Amino acid sequence: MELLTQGPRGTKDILPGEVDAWLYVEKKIRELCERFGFQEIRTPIFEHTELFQRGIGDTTDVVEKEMYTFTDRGDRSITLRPENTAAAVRSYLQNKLYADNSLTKLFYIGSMFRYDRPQKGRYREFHQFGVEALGEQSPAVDAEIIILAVRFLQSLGLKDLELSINSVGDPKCRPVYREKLQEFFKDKLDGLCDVCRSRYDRNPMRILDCKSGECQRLSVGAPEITDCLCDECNEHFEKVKEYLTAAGISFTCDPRLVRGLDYYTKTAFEIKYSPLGAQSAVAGGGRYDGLIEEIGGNPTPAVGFAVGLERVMLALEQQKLFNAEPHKADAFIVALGEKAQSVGFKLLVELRDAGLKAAMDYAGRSMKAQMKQANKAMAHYAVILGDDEIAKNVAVLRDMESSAQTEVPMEEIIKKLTDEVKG
RNA sequence: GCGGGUGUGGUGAAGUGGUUAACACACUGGAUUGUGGCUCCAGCAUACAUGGGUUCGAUCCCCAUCACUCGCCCCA
Repeated sequence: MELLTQGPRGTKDILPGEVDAWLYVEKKIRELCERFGFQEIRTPIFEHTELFQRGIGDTTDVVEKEMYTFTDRGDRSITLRPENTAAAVRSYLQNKLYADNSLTKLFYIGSMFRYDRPQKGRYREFHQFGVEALGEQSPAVDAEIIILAVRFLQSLGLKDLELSINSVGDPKCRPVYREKLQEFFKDKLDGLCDVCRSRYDRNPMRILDCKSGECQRLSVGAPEITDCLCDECNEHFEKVKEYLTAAGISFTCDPRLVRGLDYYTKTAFEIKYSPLGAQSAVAGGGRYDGLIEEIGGNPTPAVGFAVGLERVMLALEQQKLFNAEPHKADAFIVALGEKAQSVGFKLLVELRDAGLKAAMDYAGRSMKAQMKQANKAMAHYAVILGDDEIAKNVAVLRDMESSAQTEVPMEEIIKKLTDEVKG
């Protein structure tokens, strides 16, 4: 394959036939977010590398091996955003958005970049829709955004979604749990798979959702985070569940649900659509009360989530939930001969100025060929211009559906078509 | 980063160690000289991912590269 005619690995063009579906989804997002009181924010595609190192965590996979980082001409280290939370928080602090309200509710839609191995539902440039609610510690906000995520997916008609929630504790109780877990696995280390042995130090909580049968057997009876939560976290988690239940949202508690980014505290949740295969997590998020302070702001509680839009599109496609309306033309101008071409072109512009969807063929082809074009464009009317018509200063208006045609004086065409189409 | 699969014209898809590499769709033109959607006919001239190798000879065999794809890791 030619370098020049092949896009970079892991990128994907969204082609004209696909854009309609994206616009549809984006429209749903904006409508829903407005209803929930979230305002759109657009942050830069790139940020200082340090922001992500600090915000996401130095030891996470995303920061360790998936970032698109480069040095710019001013010798600064720049990174293409791998997610939008850190950037949204940066903007929140930089622009002092906290000054306007005690609770700031933001949403975004945009490209994110991660240097991963591409596969179904995973690209190096991908799109996320996400929300961030900054400044409030109430579990009601956790519930609010979870409900927003669920409603969004439901509004698209998606079925078979599974919502899992968990609490991952906070800096007070999580280290305690971590130690308990390491204690539990200490003498079972030899039986674990290679991957899990490396997880033991890095992220022992990950051992719990290993797919290896042996690891699963060994992890039976392991302490669960929800049994180790401090009072504050426990109460918070209970409240979130109460709110969700009250709202009629069904969910399952998954004590093994862990989020990969360092900044999460307390609530963690994930929405899965299993038919997607390996990349079935459609949405994920949670609370990150420590992040804003980490980045240099005053301690501020916050919650958010992100939805992978490519995965949503895949699900939409699988469930056949989006059917693009064909683009129909109101009028197709069929011009025969040079004179008719220029008269037709003038008419084309005038029709468009009058607000009609008008098209014509410029190749000077046969009438038959132009009629075929008109048909393909699904034109409501064909406006036929030949030497005879030019001479008489008229055009033939043909209804492509009924095949009825009439001769109309040139000066009446625009009005006539406008009336027919709009009326 | 690791492992498996695949790569034929615009698209889908047959096929073979050696003559003109099927077919379908799409596209273009035509079927009494200015009329579409159905049908019929014709055309699409340098299509076998790229680079090596084995062989008298490879699109079919081997290796590498690239791309796509599935899974692992991780994540949306």
